Amino acid sequence: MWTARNSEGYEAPAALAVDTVLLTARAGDLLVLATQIDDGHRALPGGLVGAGESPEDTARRKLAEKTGVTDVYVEQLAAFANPGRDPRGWIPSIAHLALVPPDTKPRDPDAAWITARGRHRWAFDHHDIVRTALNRVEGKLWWSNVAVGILPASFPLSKARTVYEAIAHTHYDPATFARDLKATGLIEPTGETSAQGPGRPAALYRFTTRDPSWGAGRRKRMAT
Amino acid sequence: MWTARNSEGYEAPAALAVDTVLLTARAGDLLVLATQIDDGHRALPGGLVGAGESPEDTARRKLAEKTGVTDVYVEQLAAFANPGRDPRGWIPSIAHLALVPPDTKPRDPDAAWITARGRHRWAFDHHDIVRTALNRVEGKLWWSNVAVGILPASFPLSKARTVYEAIAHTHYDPATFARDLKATGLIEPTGETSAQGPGRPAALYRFTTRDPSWGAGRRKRMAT
DNA sequence: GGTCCTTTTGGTCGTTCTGCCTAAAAACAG
DNA sequence: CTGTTTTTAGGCAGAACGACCAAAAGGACC
Repeated sequence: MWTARNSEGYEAPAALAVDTVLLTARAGDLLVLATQIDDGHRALPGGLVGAGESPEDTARRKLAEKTGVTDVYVEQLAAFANPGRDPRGWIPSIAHLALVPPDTKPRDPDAAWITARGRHRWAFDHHDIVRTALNRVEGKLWWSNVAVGILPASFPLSKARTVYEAIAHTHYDPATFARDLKATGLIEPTGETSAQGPGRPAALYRFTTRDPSWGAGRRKRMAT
Repeated sequence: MWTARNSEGYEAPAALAVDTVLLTARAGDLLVLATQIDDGHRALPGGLVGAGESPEDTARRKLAEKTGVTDVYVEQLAAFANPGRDPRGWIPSIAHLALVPPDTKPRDPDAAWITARGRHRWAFDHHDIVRTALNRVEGKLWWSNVAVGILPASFPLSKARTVYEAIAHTHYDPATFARDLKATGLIEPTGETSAQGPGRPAALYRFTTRDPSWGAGRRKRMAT
C-alpha cells in the first residue's frame, strides 16, 4: 500500500497517474487499446506523472512507449480520484482521450485493440473511464475536428463516413453525409481524386485545420 | 515549497487541491464567487482533498464553509495539473463547476460575487479555470438541466429566460424561448400561476427532474 | 467495344426547426 | 374605464434535415 506525506506532515496522494483511452476506428468498429492483466482483466495504458511533467505529456510519453506513435491527438477527459479506486493506495488518475489512425500497431505484446463498446472485464474504474471517453468523442464529433486523429491527411468522403459512423454508432446516407460534412466548413477539397476499387473515383478532402479546436464546426442535430 | 515522497521513495504530489467555480445569475449577469488575496488578486474558493475523501465531497465541504449552502449542483470540470501552476509546490487541482440560486450570500467576509465575464486579475491559473467553466455551462445549457442549480423549484418562464440569457450571453425572444424550452421536455407546468407586478400572470413550471443528467434535453442549435 | 455492377455526387422534395413577428389574454395604475 | 405591461398562442418565411433519385465515372467480364 503506497502512501505519502508532504513536508507539512499531512497525508498526500501516493502518486499522480494518467490513464489513456486510445481509440481508433476500423471496419466500422470503434476500437480501444487495452492491456491484459494477470487476473484476466483489461486495463487502459497509463503510468505515473513525473515531477515537473504535465499529465498530457505523461500520456503522450506512455503512448509512445506502447505504440511508438508520436504526434497523437490527445485531450484531457476527466480526473478519477475517488478514494479506493486504486487498491495500491491514494492514486488519483487524470484520464485522457487519444485518437490514432487504424493502422497503428501496439508495440507492447500485452496490448491489443478490442471493441470499445463490447462488454469487457475492466480493472479498477476503467470501465467508467471508457464510457466517459465514448460520450465525449460522440458529443464532439460534429462540433469539432476530432476525427482528424483517426483520418489521414487526405481522405475520400467515404472513408470519413466510415469513421463518423463508427464513432456516432449510426448509419449515414452517403449523399447526405457528404453534403453535411462539407457544410460544416471543417474540410476542404484537395483537388486530387483517388480510384481504388470499382466505382467512380472519389474526390479527396483534408481538414481545414488539424489543430484540435472546440466549436469550429456547426449544426447537425443530435441523433435521435 | 511543499514536497512529498511516497513509500517507494519517488516524488509525489504535495497535495491534491480542489478549486470551484461557483456561478449564479442575477439581473442578467453571470456572477462568480471569488475571494480576495493579499496582493489584490482574485482566487476561486477551494481547499485540499483529505485522504479518503472524493474531490467532489471536498468541493461541497468547502462551499458549505464559504456560503453555508448545501445541496448544491456540483460537477467536475477538469484537472489542472501543469507543473508550476501553484508556487507552493506540486499541487494538482481538480476544478469543479457549481451553481447556486442568486440569493446565496457569501459567509466568508473576503468572498464576494463578481462578474464572471469581467476582466479580473486572477491568481494562479484561475483565469483558465473560469473560462473553462463558462464554456462548459454554455455548452450544456440546452442539453441538460444545469439551470436547475440556479432556478428555484418553481419558476415562471420569464425567470428561466433571464437565467438562460445570462448563461448563453445572448437575448432570446420571449415567445420563442417559451416554445423552445417547453419543447425540450426538461420542464413541465405546475398548474400554479404567479402574478407579481403588472402584466398577465405567468404560469409556473418545474424541471421534470432536478437530478443533473447529461443528454436529457434536445435540439436547439448553437447560437450564431 | 459493350454491358453490368459499383461507388460517388449533385439535386429534389417533404418535414421539421428556427427566428421574427402579430395579436390576443390577463393582470395593474390612474 | 382606459392605457400600460407582461405573458402566451399562433403564423410565416427561411434554413436545416433526412430520405430518395438519377447522373457521373470508374472497373469487371463477355
